[in-house]
Amino acid sequence: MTTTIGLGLAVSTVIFALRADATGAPSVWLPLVRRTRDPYLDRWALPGGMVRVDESLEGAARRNLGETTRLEPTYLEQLYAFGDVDRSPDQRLVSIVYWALVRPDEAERVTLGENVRWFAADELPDLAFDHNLIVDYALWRLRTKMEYSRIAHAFLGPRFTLAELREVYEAVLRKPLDPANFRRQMETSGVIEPTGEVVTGGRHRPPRLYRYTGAVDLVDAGPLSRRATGAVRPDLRNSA
Amino acid sequence: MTTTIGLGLAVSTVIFALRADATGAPSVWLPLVRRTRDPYLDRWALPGGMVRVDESLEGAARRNLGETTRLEPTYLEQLYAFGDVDRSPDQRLVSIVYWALVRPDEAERVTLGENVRWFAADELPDLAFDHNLIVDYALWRLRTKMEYSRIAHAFLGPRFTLAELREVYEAVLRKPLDPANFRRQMETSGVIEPTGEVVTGGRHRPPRLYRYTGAVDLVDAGPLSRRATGAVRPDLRNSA
DNA sequence: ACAAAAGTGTTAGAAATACACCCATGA
DNA sequence: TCATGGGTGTATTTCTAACACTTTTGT
Repeated sequence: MTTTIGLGLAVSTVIFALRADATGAPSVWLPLVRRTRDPYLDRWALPGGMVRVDESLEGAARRNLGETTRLEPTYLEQLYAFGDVDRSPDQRLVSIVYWALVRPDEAERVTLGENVRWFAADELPDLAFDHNLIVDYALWRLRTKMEYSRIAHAFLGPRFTLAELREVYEAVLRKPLDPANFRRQMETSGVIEPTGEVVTGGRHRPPRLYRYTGAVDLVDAGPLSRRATGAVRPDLRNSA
Repeated sequence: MTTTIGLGLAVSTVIFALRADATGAPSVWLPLVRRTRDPYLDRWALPGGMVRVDESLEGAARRNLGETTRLEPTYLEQLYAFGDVDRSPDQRLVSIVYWALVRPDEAERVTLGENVRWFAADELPDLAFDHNLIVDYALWRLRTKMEYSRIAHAFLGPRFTLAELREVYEAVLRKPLDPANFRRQMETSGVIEPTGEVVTGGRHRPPRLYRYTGAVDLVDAGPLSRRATGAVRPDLRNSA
């Protein structure tokens, strides 16, 4: 009755990780996969695939992520549904796009090869479909959300120095931040607390290690976090 | 090949308008439609319908809006894609949900009757599917976005007094705002300008009429806003 | 004149910003 | 000792909230 024939429903994911660029400074990178069939044969594209009837949208995103890149992101959130009639030359294709953040150590798990490669987010080639547009939008979301939420910690492990946390912000926002003011903003926000440990070995005063408190004050948690399924919203997943 | 059988793709829209509540004060209302078939026969639900193969997602939302309520909203933005496996007891149903704002005079165009009715946003009955959750999320988005964007103008006509604009904010945010400070915030933001006209007839000093300057786009068209024009996104305009 | 809402002025406190300067370590 | 980044102190500016006060109309 409501069966939709000729209309494909897919998911794709924009995966962000911080890696060193040519100058050695950390910047935003993402893995892309080379298409092995038409349309856009041999063009680079976002990892993704069709949604199966028995899996949720986020589930489909996670499955495709694992199958193509072996990644299990610490942060995964829906970005937007793209459904223009002409966005695929082949058939009508609606894509639910997610965006993900992974830690550097996770990023190393990506199976590199002829068909999977990392690209600097601001030096992308011409991608398949409308994927350049999608990445631009995801980058805008990443940078916007970095300013008012605490997603930065999705790029880090459970313990980190304030310098490491600040470098995440600086890499994503592409501007230097005052270490003194950054420290105070983080301390007064109450989202981090010192573990009591310090890191020795540097040729300078040993920095303290911090952890996230989980005292969630996420302004944008929204009703989705209280979903009946018990599924925690990606935003909150790391807060425990 | 990629044909999806048994997976329905629908659009629904949460339509917000300001109407007087029991006390006469303006508050947020939305129109719902009564379902005329299973599942959820006779339950109230968001207006919506299936996406046709030859129409965009937003186009499908606008078409369904017109067919069920005769509304042509001034503001329409994608909210979220809901796709849990069990959200419809019938078949697998993925819904792309939009949210819309309409002016009071537009709201009057809604064809009321046995199967279409306005409800106060905070006094909803048990709705069909997961529509209570969806409305909660849309309300959260409305209130959040009211604080940092200029969507309030979508509830008003081309000319308005500062008191009218303030009442929109107060109705949505459900808290009183200082008229003096509100005036200054609006004036310094540069998004409104006086028309030179005043409104006479009140038993008090005639208020000036203002218009929106157009310095910032009303609709957040998502990634599409910079596709053709290369325009800066509204939210980023003040950060440079 | 009075009530009511429009509109202006002023001040206190909070928050962001800039930057001087001390601290603790490795070499 | 010096270089290096970690960390603290503090003055300046900017933003926000609170509220006293003046203006202009209708009755």
